[in-house]
Amino acid sequence: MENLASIFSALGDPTRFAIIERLLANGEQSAGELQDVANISAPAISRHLKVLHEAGLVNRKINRQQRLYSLRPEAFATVGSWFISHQEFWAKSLDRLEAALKKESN
Amino acid sequence: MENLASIFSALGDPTRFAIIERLLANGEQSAGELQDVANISAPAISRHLKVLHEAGLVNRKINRQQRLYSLRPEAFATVGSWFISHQEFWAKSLDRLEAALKKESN
DNA sequence: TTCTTTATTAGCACTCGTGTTAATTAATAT
DNA sequence: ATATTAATTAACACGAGTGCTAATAAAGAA
Repeated sequence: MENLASIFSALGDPTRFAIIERLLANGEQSAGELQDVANISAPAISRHLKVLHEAGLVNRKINRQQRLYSLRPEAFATVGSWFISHQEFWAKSLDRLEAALKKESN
Repeated sequence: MENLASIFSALGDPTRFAIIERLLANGEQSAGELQDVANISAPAISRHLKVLHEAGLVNRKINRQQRLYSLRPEAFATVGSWFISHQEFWAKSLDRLEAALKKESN
């Protein structure tokens, strides 16, 4: 479980996390479509996508002049299984968290 | 779900991730005990602990001259529930991951 | 008070990450 | 060939992050 830190590092930037959430919500998107997750230039987005790709979090596909990016479930499974493997440690507090969220939504 | 990125950012540094794993494995530890997770000075560890504390990942307790650090389950629950809320997306690949890990351990 | 132990803060150096614009590559169309 | 569209790479500026040593603070013991 060595590359977990690099996955976390990739997810730790707000712009990149916004890209991930966009891909989770809308599925495959081109670099151009992803640009508006932040008020940022195309080259900046391109490099964020490179970081995500190198961390194994996204796939890249070519379609005409576009580069289409999509999430790579395997990377999420790696992190997800790490959390689940320590679930007994935090599960109890999850109950309290859910109760708090429920209360908040009233 | 705003502070997820800052939690990921805190976990994204190798030294800090090592601290987290140490606390997961051994429970509460003093700043001094945690120093040997890396070949690093005491002030450096102290600042990493500050980052983890500000991200809400660890608790701080005073015992004699020592500062004792322990994990804060609520923070893990926050991230854990995020992953679980997207589990249907990556769960299938988790099966493949487990199969691969099982094969690897033979 | 003074000394010891433990940890943190201050100050500085240096690297890394992120942003920009300009230039380049890639794919396609005219 | 030339132009258009989409994306990336190059080159640079700059702030943030991390490491060190020295100084300071906090807690307790002599």
